[in-house]
Amino acid sequence: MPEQRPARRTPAMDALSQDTKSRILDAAESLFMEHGFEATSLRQLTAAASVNLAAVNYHFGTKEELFQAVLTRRLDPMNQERIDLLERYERQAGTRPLSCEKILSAMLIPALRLSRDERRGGKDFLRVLGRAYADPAPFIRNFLSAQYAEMISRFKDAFQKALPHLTKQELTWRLHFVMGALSYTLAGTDALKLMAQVIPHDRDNDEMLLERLAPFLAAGLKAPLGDTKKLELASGD
Amino acid sequence: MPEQRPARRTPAMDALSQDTKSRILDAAESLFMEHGFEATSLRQLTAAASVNLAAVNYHFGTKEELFQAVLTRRLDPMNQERIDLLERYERQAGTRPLSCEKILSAMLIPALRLSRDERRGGKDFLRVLGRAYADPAPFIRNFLSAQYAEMISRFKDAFQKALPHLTKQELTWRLHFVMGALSYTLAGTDALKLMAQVIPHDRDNDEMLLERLAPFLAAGLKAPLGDTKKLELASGD
DNA sequence: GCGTGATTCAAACGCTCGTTTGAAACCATC
DNA sequence: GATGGTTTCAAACGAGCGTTTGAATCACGC
Repeated sequence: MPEQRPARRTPAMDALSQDTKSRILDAAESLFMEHGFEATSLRQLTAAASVNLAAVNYHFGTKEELFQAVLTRRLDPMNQERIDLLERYERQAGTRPLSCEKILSAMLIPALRLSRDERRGGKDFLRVLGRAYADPAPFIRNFLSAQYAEMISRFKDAFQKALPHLTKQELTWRLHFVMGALSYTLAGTDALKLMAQVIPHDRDNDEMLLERLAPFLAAGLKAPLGDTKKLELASGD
Repeated sequence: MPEQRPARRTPAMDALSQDTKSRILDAAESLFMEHGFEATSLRQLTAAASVNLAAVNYHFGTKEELFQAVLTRRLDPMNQERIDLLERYERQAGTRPLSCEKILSAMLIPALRLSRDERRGGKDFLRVLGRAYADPAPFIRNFLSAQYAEMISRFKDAFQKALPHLTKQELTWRLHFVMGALSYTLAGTDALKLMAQVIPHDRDNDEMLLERLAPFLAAGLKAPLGDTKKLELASGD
């Protein structure tokens, strides 16, 4: 592992050839997106990045640490952006509580900006992230929990103010559903091919997707309590 | 591979020791739930099932076919149950369109029944299923698409009748979000540990979970069109 | 109780995996 | 142009993988 990272200039710092570490991160982002973490081997990854096989272990330690680095590179700035945006909205609102839609915007807009930005990996990263949500590997679960802790806590508070009639527990359930719809949407896998026939998958749709997600989630969050009778489980009529 | 499956009785057909095929399926269901498909090796799987290593290839062909068998065993009956329930509701309603809540019930109740039934694998299977939704492996994606095709088409028609003001495209988006929240909820991973602190994970909560999911999703599906202004993407105020 | 096909078993096959190694190449500094 | 730390490289390591093999075992019809 490198003892330190001297800020010396590489022979070509331009777009043609970034440094080894970035090339590895870019290739990893793309391949983890396409095949998932387990199914991506370091051999195909280093080949795609045009670096030596040993470079991953040298620069990142292990394959798991590489995965965490792939996530951190984009996730930390995005979550910071979310918090900043939320605080800006709160300042603008003064003493009045924010609407659900506004809070959701603070969650979605940074994700949407990221997905538009080719230079920051665009959709690829968000797909990796969406997949990571469903991964059972403990090192992923623990890492995500830690990375999201601050943002989640801020947004939970904001939603609680916007929806004071919901108990803490009820709000937790609903945020759970929100995260589900969001991660599935970001992952863009659509196991059931619901979208494929009706809606082609391109950049414009990715934006419309998040714009349609916000009203859907807002309506769910604001749903009145107990407006549905209990599900009838008896098999008889 | 076995040429045929003679219905001869095994030395012990009782609960103590089912036949080899079932023991493999049960162990696979449990281990795929815990570690995922890729991360589960046939050696730990066959050890957990107390069968010979070669038994999986003998009875199922390959590891992938085993995974499909794990899914089919529970999924086919559950989806048939969903369709039957929907048709019963439709008969009861006569000419009037069904409510969103009713249609959602037809989707959720069979899943809930399965999750309560220890003899049918209970929650374990639903977690495997939820994970499968997010898996990028083509053989899983294609398999799920095929398995769900009929059910999805029926329910899409039903929702379209319940929500005639939604365009086909808009409905597709919203069903996409519904599937997202549902799969994340079934998978029960909760990458962000939202639930852990507030709500212990036990059987009663699994049932409450689906009961809370229905009103949330119904509200989202019924959300009015275009009630939200476009997300403001400009970084400036 | 023998023959037959289904099933189990221990062992091995060939391959790929993540990681390590130690030497070579590189590059700023003296 | 020698020094010393950083990075790259080809090669190998040991382990584990999914799968195959061929013989042993079993259950049953004859």
